Amino acid sequence: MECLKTENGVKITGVSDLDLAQTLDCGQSFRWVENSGKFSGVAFRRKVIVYSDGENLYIDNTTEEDFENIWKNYLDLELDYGKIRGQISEIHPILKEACAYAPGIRILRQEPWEALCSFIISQNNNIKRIKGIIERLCENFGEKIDDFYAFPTAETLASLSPEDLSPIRAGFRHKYIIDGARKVASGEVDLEKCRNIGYDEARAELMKIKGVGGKVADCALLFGLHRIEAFPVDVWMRRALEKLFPNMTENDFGDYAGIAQQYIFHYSRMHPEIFI
DNA sequence: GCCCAGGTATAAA
DNA sequence: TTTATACATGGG
Repeated sequence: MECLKTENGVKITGVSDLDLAQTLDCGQSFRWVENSGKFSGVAFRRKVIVYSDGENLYIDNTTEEDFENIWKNYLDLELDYGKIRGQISEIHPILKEACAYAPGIRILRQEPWEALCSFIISQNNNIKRIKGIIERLCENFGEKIDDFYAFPTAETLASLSPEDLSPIRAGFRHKYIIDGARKVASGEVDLEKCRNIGYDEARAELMKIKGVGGKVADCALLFGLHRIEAFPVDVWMRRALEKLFPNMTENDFGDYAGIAQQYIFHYSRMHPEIFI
């Protein structure tokens, strides 16, 4: 992998196992917008445009320094997904199919609070509306930077009340967002600590927040803290597992369970007929 | 109108 | 411990 400077940003050579649509538009992040093959999005208080020519990866509106410090990590470019896919494929023949179906999925390393807050909003909700709510959340309460808005900090939201969030139209989730913001801002819930401690302990830490159950905690840990042993299971996923892997438990998916889960999720979503 | 959406809190059995 | 229902909102 090599990073070269271009007119607008950087060009990255030697990137494999990355498909931008599969990664940026698969329900793990909600701030990317596709426009004729190019994805624009905001993360870490920066707005960039990401695209590929099939050979190289391009990131516009950025610098070599930011690539090294932020985007290389955000896109998880230093993890060998080809190797991991090989391992996951060995576990079960259907996992091999699932890996082959969307081999370009990567687990983004998003900011912990953004991931947690986003998945609080995601509960009993659909992706289109989740994106709208998050957009309004950023426009109303995020810091304005140039022509875009950063994701609002926990500290900012902690000073608000649930009623103050009415412009974002997230309904009953307002009180959950505020409770999460207050507990994160005060340190009562320590997100950074959740990177290192035992998985069950980290899960319990997040579940101190009202509106955070096992599923939201798993998603926050997987997408915000890169705990790739996380295995988020929703109703759809439960059905997929029962149908596709009747004799397996979540523990049988190995150290890269979270990555395996994403392959299964994408595969089962795109092929609903496999449940019939 | 009715149903559902990458769930969770709450009450009741 | 397990099961049922409400929850806000908006698209299909």
